[in-house]
Formats: sequence, structure tokens, C-alpha cells
Amino acid sequence: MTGGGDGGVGSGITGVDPQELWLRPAGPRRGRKPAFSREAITAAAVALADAEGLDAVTMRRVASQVGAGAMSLYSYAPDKETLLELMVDHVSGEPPLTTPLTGDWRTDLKAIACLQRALMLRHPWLPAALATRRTSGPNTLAFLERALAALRPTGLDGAAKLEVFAQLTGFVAGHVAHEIAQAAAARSPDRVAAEARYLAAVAADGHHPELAEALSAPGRPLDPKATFTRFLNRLIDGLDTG
Amino acid sequence: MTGGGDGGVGSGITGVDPQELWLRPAGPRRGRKPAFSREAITAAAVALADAEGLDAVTMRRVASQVGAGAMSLYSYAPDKETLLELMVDHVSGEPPLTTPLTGDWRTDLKAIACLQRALMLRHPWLPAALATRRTSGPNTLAFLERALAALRPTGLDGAAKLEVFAQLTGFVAGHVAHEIAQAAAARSPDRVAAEARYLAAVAADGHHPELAEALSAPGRPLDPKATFTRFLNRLIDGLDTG
DNA sequence: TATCATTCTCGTACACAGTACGAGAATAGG
DNA sequence: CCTATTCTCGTACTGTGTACGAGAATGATA
Repeated sequence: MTGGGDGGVGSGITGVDPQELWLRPAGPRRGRKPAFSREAITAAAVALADAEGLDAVTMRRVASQVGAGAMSLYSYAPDKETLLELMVDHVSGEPPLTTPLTGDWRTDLKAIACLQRALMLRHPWLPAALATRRTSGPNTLAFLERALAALRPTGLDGAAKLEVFAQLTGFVAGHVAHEIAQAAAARSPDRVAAEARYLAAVAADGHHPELAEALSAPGRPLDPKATFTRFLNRLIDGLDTG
Repeated sequence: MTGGGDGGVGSGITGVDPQELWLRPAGPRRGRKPAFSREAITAAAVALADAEGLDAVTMRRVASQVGAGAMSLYSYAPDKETLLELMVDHVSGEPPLTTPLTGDWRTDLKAIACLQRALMLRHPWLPAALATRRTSGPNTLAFLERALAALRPTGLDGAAKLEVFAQLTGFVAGHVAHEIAQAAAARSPDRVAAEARYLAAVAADGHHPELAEALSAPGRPLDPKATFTRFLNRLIDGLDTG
């Protein structure tokens, strides 16, 4: 096979198993040396998404950000989907998982949820990225491991613990997505005013009495953090060991 | 203005307010008659998404499905984003909202959640579509109106009721997305086996004892419907009027 | 009826996406 | 040195959303 690059910095591009991506700590040491690194590429993609949103993450832009040609990225990830998975796992490594667990699973679970929320607020594209994708990189798995450890005192069986964690993550993602949307809306008052005007018009037709009343209520600020913890407490306190 | 079509079957394309879309029951009655209808186009897009997923919904494919040229769609919706909103609102009109409320807000809320779940199972693209979008079409608002009515006995104020509904919808979307992903995974056993093999390998390294144990547990089927109602009950019963 | 503004239809075209292909450069083992 | 291997990246193809604008159909007006 002369010319033609289907290799991939030991990325396991050709693997039958998609998970093979996460294995292979270092590929063989022959041939030309890699000019970049999966780490750097992923970091650049994350920075781009942080700054301009997920849609800004295109192969060409990531490549130019890192000083590479667009096609060079394919030596480090088989396709864009994989790059997104790398991004998710990358940021999942940010939160420090060093604090010891308290042993009270509700407390520990809440702490984990707060870590997740902070992470998603720092990377607003995360909820959207998680909605579609299922990632099993090392950092993601470390997070999962931590959650399972926190749930140990519940005595739930494996599948149930996994369910609870998935549910919790989904909840946090949903809430933060909502938070972000509201924050973004607050930065464009025109939209808000237009929406309010429209809803008022709908409510005025008499067919939506409840909506009319809900909108006429005094609009207090409604602190997102407080709302989050309130719902979180309700959700977690509502869980039982049965 | 001769030639050039920035009109739109009374769709309010030029509107400053995005919501203007939902107003305008019928546009002016001058000029050439529309050959299609927003309804038909939306229905075609929904059918396409149902059959082949959200990614299959491209302007060209929707157009050809309905027998139109691609660009004709822009007379009925200003852009693809709007078409997606139309799709969401379209399917939101499916569930019958005629059953009277019981007066017990927990029961009523659970019924609403079940309606939502059924809807999302019938249209598997809905969770993903809802994750990004905020829609305020008539059917969506009817749904919201119903939820607010159900929440009336709680005595919560408007903003709080809206929060609860958003949270509930997010929960259902998250759960159904998970359900769908699992069902899809079950249809491709290769992936599952590969993932299982990979996770087993990770668990075997000794750094993930909890994961190892969770995976070694006996794998029972875990009925999705039952899991859904279980979590739903916990979430709703956990809510209080305070 | 003839005119005309209006409204819709849709072929063409453009910018940009992901990425297949493959030639050339760099490296390590023989 | 040679040669197999690995990475780099220009070119090019397909497919996307959609701007543009010419042409067809329609209702109002004279």
C-alpha cells in the first residue's frame, strides 16, 4: 500500500469496533511523525464550540485553528462524529473527582449533578452534544464510575444504578439547556418582546385563560441556580431504595 | 416589485417578529393561487422524519415528496428552521385533549406526560427536535394550556407552573430519547456486543470496580414503560405546592 | 378586455459542509 | 542506500440551505 492514508496515529480507524477508538494508547512508531495531536485538535474544537457554538465546529475551521490542512484531521479521528465524541470526553475530564464521597448517596449525587451543571454552563454546547451522542471515553467513564460509587449505599442493582445516572444526566442537561436558552433570550430583548406580544395576543383570544393568567403574573427574576437545586432536591429526595 | 418572490402564502416571511408566522390565518387573495399548502408540506416533512429520521428532512426531499420544486417550499416557510417548528407543532396537535381533567393535579400531570411519551415514541425525532427548538404554535400552546389547567389546583404562580411544565417535558424527552436509543441499539447487536466487550475490557483494568460490578449483574429486560412510570411518579409525587 | 401589480413556481447558481482519493514528504528498519 | 510505513494536505465530488430572478397565474382596475 503505497500512498493513501487510512492509518490514523494509532486511532484505530479501521477497527470493526467503534470503541476501539478509546483503546490504543500509542500506535506503532514507524513512518512520518505526527505533526499534531488528538489532544490539541480536540482542544481546538472545544475552544471553537465554546466561543461560537457547535455549528462553528467544522473540519476546516478546526484544522485551520490548529494550523493543519482540513484533511489532516482524518489522521486523528475517522470522521466528525468521532471528533464530537472526543470533545465530549475531553471536557468530561475537567471536573476534579478527587473529593471523597460522604457516604450519603443523596448528598453525593447532588454534588455530582452540580459538577455536571457547572460543566455544561462552561460549555453550553454540551447538552446538545449529549442529547444525540453516547460517549464512553475514559473521562466519561470516570464520571460514571463516580456516580455508581455514590449510589452504592442504595443497594440498587447495576442496571438500576445506570438508569438513575442516565436519568440524572438527562435532567441536568435539560435544565441547563433551558437555562442557556433563557440567558440567550435575555441578551436579545427584541425577540423576548416579540414573543411576549405574540403570547399576549394569543392569550387575549379567550381560548387560553390559564396562559393569560400565567403571563399576567408578576414577573420576578427566578434565580436559575435556586430553581435547579430545588428541582434537583425534589428529584433525588424522591428516589428510594426500593 | 416585479418578479422575485419574497411573499409566502400569507406566511409573514417579512415579519420583524418571528412569531408572526403563527398569526395570519389566510393571506391576501391576489396573485397566483398556491399549488400546495403549508399543511401538506409539513405533513410530508413529518412523514419523512418518521420514516428516515430528522436528517432525511432536506428541502429537496420534502419538496419532491410533495411534488414541488425545492424552492417552492420557501413560499410556505421562510427557512428550514421554521419548517421544523411547523413539524413540531403539527404533531403536537395529534393527541386528543378532550378528556376532562380529574382535578387531581398529579394524576392529570401524569396523564399529560404519558401523552407526550406516546407522541415522542410515534415520532422518534421529536426529542431531538425539541432539545434545540422553542415552538409556540397553536397546538403546542394548547398543550401548554392544558398543563397549566392541570396545575391550577397547586396554587403555584405562573412562572412556577411554566417551569414545572418545561421540566416535565424535558424529563419525558430525555427518557424517550434514552428509550429510543436502547431500542435502536437492540436492533444492531454487533454494536452492543462491541460496546459490551469494550466496557468489559475497561472494567477489567481494576480502576472501575463499580462499573465492573454493575456490568456483571444479571441482565434482566427492564421494561421501558414501567421504568418511565416509576421515574415519573417519583418526580411528580416529589413536587409540592410550597 | 387589456393592463398591471401581485403572488406563486422553480431552474440556476453559490457558498459551504463532510470526506474519498491519492500524490508527495517524512521517518524507521533493513 | 532502499523500502515499507505513516502522516500531510490539495483537489474534487456529493449534498446542503438558500439567494436570485425569470416566467406563469391570478385578481383588481380601467
